[in-house]
Amino acid sequence: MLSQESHLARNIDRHVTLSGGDASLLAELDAHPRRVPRGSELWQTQRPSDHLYTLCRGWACSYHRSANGSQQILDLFVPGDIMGLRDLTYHDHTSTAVMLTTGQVSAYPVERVSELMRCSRRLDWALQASAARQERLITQRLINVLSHDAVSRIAHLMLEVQHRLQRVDAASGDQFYLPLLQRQIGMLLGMSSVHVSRTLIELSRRGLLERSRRRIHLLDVEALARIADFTTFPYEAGLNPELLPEDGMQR
Amino acid sequence: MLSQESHLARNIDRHVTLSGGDASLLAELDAHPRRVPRGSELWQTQRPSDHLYTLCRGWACSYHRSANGSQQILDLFVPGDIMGLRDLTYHDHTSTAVMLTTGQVSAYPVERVSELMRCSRRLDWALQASAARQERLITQRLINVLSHDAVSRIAHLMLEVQHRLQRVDAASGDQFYLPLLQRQIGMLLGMSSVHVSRTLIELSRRGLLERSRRRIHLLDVEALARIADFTTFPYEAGLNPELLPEDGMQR
DNA sequence: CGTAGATTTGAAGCTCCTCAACATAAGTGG
DNA sequence: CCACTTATGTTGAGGAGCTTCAAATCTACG
Repeated sequence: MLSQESHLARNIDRHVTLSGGDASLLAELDAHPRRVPRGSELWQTQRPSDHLYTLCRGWACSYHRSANGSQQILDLFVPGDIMGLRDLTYHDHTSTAVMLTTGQVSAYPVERVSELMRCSRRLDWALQASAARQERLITQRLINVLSHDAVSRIAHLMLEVQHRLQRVDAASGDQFYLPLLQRQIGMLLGMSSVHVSRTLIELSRRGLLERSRRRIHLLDVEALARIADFTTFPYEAGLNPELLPEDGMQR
Repeated sequence: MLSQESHLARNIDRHVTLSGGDASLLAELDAHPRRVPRGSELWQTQRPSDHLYTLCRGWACSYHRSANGSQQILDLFVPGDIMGLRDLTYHDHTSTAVMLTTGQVSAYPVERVSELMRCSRRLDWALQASAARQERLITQRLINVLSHDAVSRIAHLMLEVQHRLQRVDAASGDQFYLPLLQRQIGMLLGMSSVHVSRTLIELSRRGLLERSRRRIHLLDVEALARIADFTTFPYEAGLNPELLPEDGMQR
């Protein structure tokens, strides 16, 4: 497990240093991934949230469907992400999750999550930290949507994605694969797919990014960061040492 | 403490039934509130998040300041709310919090919060539930902002506020006091204060709400809920029984 | 009572949306 | 492998919604 480190482990590692025992408990979480095809749903609104998922390969997202039929994407999941944390605290899901590409997912029943958290305080803490990080992502997107126009919103999204992919070594420098349709980018940022298209072209025209097929190449990260006000990376920040359980302490 | 129940206790009660011991531990959290004038800051960006706060009286909010000087309000706090939970997981704050009215706040050092959580699993759980509820609020606002126009956004905000105030018995029916300036409503919903003004007038014209001074009177909650797609109240939903610690269990 | 702050109103302009047609890419079965 | 089909992206035109600026009220408060 240490030799061939999973994306999940690499993700958690950024938050909390785990003991060997914790690491092997954690390894359980994505020990038995199964292949899930593009478009298949991981969970659905109003169904009980009885599993925690880890995404080993591929992309997924969670979304909300309004009464009028419009949809808004809430979370974007990349390899190494834990999925379903937001809803786990509650009895029912309030979102639906779907695979954006074919990928590998492992599902973990909530009872065993509960057990896991009882066994290891540090692992409990790691899950909380992961949840907190996802909340910061959402908060950042709210800030982005509240304050920026179309060009800045898209610039911000691209930088966020690059940053998250680099974290699990899934982006090669300034280039990465982005399986999102323009309609889906619109659902993330609250704009029409037509305007997403125009804005992407505008960004190309300005020499800020290039795209061929689904590959994105950020040509001028500096300028993009300026436009998008992407100076801080709050979800990468240090955890509160006061709340961190001592090393090796078990419940 | 049981006879004269605090707003905080009433808030937590909705999530978790606490034992007598837990309740008195909880009572500590807002035992010694101090008076804080309107406009005073509770915490600031990039400062260590070393306290948890409870709002006993008055209104507050947290906001983000962009590089270009624009501001976005992230959380709106009403009496009974716990403040600073979002940032507590991390070492530093990423938002600034300020009193919207003069009020009463009690601050609780993070070391003692940590102690509290170690002492009582149910209280730990209650705090997590409270954090999860605040995350759902933010997520709902993101959905609101992503999908709705000005009229719906404001309708949604009014319903959210009414709902949260009713929860702590601070709203009398369809009427409540709303200390937000129109500029601040704009900062919450991503619109200019001029347009907030026009939209509020439009809502009055349609007979959906009335306002005199800072008092809001919702005239047609049904219609507002339809406009705002405010059918579900996800932050009021039931907690996951699988994760709920058994009664009386201590660490 | 006067002043600073908040709200309202008007006008002009810009961003973004909608609708629709077209172009290109991706997927499918012969 | 190609024609067919379907999905996705691009382009244009017109219009709705919102912003900005500025001036005119209104309100709060020392």
